[in-house]
Amino acid sequence: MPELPEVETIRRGIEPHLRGRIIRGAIVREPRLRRPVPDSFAESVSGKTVQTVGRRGKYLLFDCACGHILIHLGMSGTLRIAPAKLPPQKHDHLDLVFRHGVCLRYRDPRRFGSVLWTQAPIREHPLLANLGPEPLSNDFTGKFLYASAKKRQQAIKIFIMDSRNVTGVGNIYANEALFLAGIHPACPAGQLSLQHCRRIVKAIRKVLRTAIAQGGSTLRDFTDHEGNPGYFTQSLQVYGRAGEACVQCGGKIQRLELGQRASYFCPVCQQSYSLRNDKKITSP
DNA sequence: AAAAGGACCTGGTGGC
DNA sequence: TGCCACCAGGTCCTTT
Repeated sequence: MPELPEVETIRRGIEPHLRGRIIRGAIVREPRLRRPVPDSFAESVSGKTVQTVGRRGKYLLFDCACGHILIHLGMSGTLRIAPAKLPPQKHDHLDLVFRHGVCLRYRDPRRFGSVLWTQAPIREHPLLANLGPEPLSNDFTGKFLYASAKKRQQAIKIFIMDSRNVTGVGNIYANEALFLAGIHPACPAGQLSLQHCRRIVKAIRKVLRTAIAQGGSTLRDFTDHEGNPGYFTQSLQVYGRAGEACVQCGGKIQRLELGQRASYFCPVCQQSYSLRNDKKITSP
């Protein structure tokens, strides 16, 4: 499940292969992704030079000077650098074919991703315009989180997973960050103190940085551009560990459903909010 | 305005 | 063994 660290891992992997390279064309085998790949896609990108491969949240942005290719990997998407002649496999929905004989191959069994071309100023693109700050940028501070969470009743975990508040934090890292911060995932966002918010921001940044350093997390199908899994999976402290022992206190990790997503937490280490006491907030 | 819920999709898994 | 229901996940859209 590509979240920010997985997307960044892929970005770092593919950029050296593609920077300055000219796109010969594109082969669209299956246009029915989350949003359809437009008929004009191949024509739009052919002849363009990839200047840089950037990232905004979980979107990859191929800057081609006169426009951008925008790729989202959804939940099961991967990108590989492959010889253009290598026969495609099932779910290899799209190839960007380069003049130097390699292709960038997009595979996405669940077809939740997107591949688009846009000539609009990239920040104004409808999919990017409303994204919150990058969690690893200086814009994402405890103060910022505190201000935006004010008066919000929404559970903090749902709040930080909403890309309008901060971009790139998915289910795995939201769980891990809140554990690290010692904050209960169901705590209403508006009830957190500035200090709580500072802890959460710090934790999000630490979790993401560590995960990037380990090449992301592989639960089922994530691999980098060469097909290698990520190793952060081994560092997961709560995600997917319901019933197992907390690494800090030995207590039992619990599972809770929030916003139709599985949440995992240690009821001892994450006491900022107690479902029984309703609104108990302990100071940090 | 904010929150909740549905839709999209397929592979893997667990139950019978 | 086969069949089936169900779950996982990120985003966007609609409804409340």
